[in-house]
Amino acid sequence: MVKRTRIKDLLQSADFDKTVIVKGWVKTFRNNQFIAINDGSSIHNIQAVVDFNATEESLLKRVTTGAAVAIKGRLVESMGKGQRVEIKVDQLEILGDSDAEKFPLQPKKHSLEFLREIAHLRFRTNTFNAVFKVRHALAYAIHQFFNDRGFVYLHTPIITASDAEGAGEMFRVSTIDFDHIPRNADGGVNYKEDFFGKATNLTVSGQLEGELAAMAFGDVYTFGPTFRAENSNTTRHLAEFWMIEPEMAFYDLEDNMDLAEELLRYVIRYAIQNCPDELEFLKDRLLEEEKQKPQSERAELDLLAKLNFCLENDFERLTYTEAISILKNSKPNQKKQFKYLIDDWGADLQSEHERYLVEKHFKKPVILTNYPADIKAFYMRQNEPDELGRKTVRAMDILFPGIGEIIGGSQREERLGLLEQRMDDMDISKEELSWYLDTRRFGSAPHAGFGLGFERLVLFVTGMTNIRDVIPFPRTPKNAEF
RNA sequence: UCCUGAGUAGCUCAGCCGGUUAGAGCAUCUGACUGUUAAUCAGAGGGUCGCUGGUUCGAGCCCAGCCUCAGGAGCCA
Repeated sequence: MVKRTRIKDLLQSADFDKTVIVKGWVKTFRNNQFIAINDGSSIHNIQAVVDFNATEESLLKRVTTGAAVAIKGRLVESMGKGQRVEIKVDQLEILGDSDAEKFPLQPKKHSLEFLREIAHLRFRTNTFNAVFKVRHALAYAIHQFFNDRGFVYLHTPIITASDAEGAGEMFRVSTIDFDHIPRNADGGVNYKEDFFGKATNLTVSGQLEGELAAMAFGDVYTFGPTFRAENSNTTRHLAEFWMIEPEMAFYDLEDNMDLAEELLRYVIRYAIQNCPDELEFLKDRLLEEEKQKPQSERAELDLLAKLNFCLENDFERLTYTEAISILKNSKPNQKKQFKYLIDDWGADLQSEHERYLVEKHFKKPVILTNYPADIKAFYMRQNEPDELGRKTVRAMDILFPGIGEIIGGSQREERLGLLEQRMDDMDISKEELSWYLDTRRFGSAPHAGFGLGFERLVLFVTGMTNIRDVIPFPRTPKNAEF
């Protein structure tokens, strides 16, 4: 009895004249005799050669793009030029027909926009085969990285009652019947009637829970879905995305940056080593795409060169204050080419400024630290005011070319009094976050952590340009198909 | 949410100054060929021009509103 062999293994095999079985989907059927078959194990197809004189014509007619087939035959050296091995077909079976007039994927180029509309079928294209293989490799590498370093993988809740995280608009979770909303005496919604007896939402971050666990395990990380109900329509935002959030006791900001940089290098290296065919394909795809653009807008490095560059060069670390001074003296600022001109310390950096620093000035990933306290979250550790009395916090953002912010993190404020003061200033309820403050009440310790946007990482490594193309089923405003 | 652009055949697009029966390439189908590599050659079928309303003798084209998509901005990861 012959068992099915994966195409990936057959393509490397030299077991000529051996009888094999392949099962997969037809990519093209050329010349009435050459079937290109893909089974997902490799980005490459295997060619099966049919003797059309000895095969029922009605059967050959069913060999259409997208059809699932099972083929039994002999592995032989190919007589043609395009491939090393191929299969001489002895038996051809159609497992599942695919009406060529209706199947949307044709043996031709499709736009990414069109493929997004048929996300249930786009897995079958080379591009998405490669993208989601790389996505898998990156996810695996992340777990391996943390596991090797003794981190505990922590599952933080997806449904949360706290809305004080301040990370963005939240999706409400409720079983209330919208046609019969229970009301309070004052006319508001009576959430006591709701499933959890209080208002609940989908999480925007597992960080606060992560901190609780870090105060026991030392080093933990989360890796799960996160939800933001922002009406963001960009190539970098999703309403549902995956985030990695490590949290480490006894780490300061330097340790935090070191870990983040090490993590990024580790997973990029893992992808290069484990997805060579996929990255090669994606590199070529990107070169092809960039041909549409004027020379001046094309990337200086191809995809693989860019990834290797990240492995070989330290990220540029500088403070917000230093960044402001670079930007202030930059050409686009002096020539008033920025939409938002830099004149004073304290303003948040716009994406045009971040892009200038990363893509024009340093030409490498940049870590910005010590942002003004006013523009950052309440839990970030406060620095001593500088000589000018300016208040900063120990925040760090890692900025990548083409992506912008890929990581945001900080050393956390472990001093109870200062933390409470800041919550009061920012009007954040201490009662609601009393459980969080307990970490500072009982054995508080310096600690730090960061959040890595998984899809942004996949964007960077695959060279794709729209975040909707690196998650299988993107959720964005006005779109929750499939 | 704001700014800009787009929506015409299954896909990618063209369609002149508003004028008769709406075009191409690819895909599909039919036939030919048979060691092809997005095969090739010949032929055929395929359209609610995003939706609604308006202007006009006449609208794919002009105007208004809406919907959707894309790029950029904001927000962020």
